[in-house]
Amino acid sequence: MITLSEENYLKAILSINLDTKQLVSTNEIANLLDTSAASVTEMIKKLQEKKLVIYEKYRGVKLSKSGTIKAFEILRKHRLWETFLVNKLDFSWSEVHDVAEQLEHIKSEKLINKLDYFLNYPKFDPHGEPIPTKNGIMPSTKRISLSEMEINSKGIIMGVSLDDKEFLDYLTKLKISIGTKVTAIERITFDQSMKIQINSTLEHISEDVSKNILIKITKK
Amino acid sequence: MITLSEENYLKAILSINLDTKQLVSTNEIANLLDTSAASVTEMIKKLQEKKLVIYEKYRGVKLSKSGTIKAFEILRKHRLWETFLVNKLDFSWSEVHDVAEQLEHIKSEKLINKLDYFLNYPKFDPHGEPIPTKNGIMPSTKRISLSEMEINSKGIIMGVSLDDKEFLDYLTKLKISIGTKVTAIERITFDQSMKIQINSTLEHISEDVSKNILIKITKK
DNA sequence: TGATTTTTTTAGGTAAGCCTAAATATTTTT
DNA sequence: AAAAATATTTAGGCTTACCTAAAAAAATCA
Repeated sequence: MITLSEENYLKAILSINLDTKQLVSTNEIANLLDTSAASVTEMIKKLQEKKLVIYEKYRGVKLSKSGTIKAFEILRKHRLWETFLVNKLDFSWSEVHDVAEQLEHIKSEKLINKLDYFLNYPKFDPHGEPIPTKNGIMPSTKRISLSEMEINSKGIIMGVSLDDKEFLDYLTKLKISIGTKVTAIERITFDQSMKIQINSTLEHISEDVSKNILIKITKK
Repeated sequence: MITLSEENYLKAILSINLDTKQLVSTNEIANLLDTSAASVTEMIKKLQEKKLVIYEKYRGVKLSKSGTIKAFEILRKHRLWETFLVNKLDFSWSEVHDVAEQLEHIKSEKLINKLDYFLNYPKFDPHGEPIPTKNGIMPSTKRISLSEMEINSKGIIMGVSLDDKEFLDYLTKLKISIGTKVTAIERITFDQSMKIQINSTLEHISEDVSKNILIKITKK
């Protein structure tokens, strides 16, 4: 049996690894989980005994085969629950994270598969992140950020790359959500801010914002 | 903050109390939670310090005002989640208990209220048990068991009073579920078994079964 | 009522997951 | 390459929630 804490460590290692592809350091995990480095060392040893990670003292840690499977399972659950909260219960993007963080630890394979079916096998969560399949396969996407759009091209909002409440609330205010169509109207070279068209209204957004919105180009 | 274990104790005390209306004994709790009497004593002391229960050494324990509120909250969550699992995810009666047992500990008031709305404010769970409202009020019902029906009277299945997998599976086989209409055809005085009509088919059920099916009379 | 049985509490221990402080290894700087 | 800085591990403690065995209280029986 795998404990709640162990699951959180596996998830942390996966999420750092997805970015860096390197061995994950003790401190990185400690920072992410807001715990002490000593606790991390201790837990990693336990995970090593359970063959969930491969660990070299002072060098770092990575997920084993079985650890990777487990971690993707948790990520799958997290993203499916987020989808449920937003699509079915009408939560906003910025509210779902803490709740999904709890729901992802519910143990029932049947539950998560039935939830998947109920949600109609979604491929992406409300933040636009891909949802791993039952077999642990992560759908890949070639998404670009809105800041990279060419002027006059059209796209569809696929997600965000920043998980910040203020940011997400701002997007809600701009009526930007998954599936929204967007057209790049003008780029101000001075500060790289952009004029974009959302539905029929014109908005002006800073580069800080456009950089963190992910889109799929639909027309060049 | 209240821990998962503490919640389970409160729930146990409530469920024993609902039946007996008396002080709850250490052993009763220990049996229900499948733990030692010593552990129960220890935990009860902790709950007493938190003012969640009223406890007299060697005499027994009961819920305080705030403990009762808390316990009803957990019961509400449990029954709403069960309803979700059966009505939305298509779980069968006999499968939901363990999963709901986990889900009931998810901490988010917003979540449970939105779930309540999503389920259209159900008054009863799939077992026919009343779901406490947001304000901790428990809707009461005057339900009788099928075994008490008069011959030729009609009723509607409202729930069951036994949470046993074999029993529930048997009911599924008989096509007996919440809302099913039933007519009492004949009672065999020798063993108190009954002939009943479900939809248009005739079934013969033992007293063990009829005793544990709850109905509401619709026609005398 | 007094003895026996049952229930409850107390005492002392364990494992998980956290902590701080100290020791050791590694990396960076000069 | 040695010194300084940083990262990691070890050592020793703490809390929660469990356990068993023993002691104490309450209930039951004769």
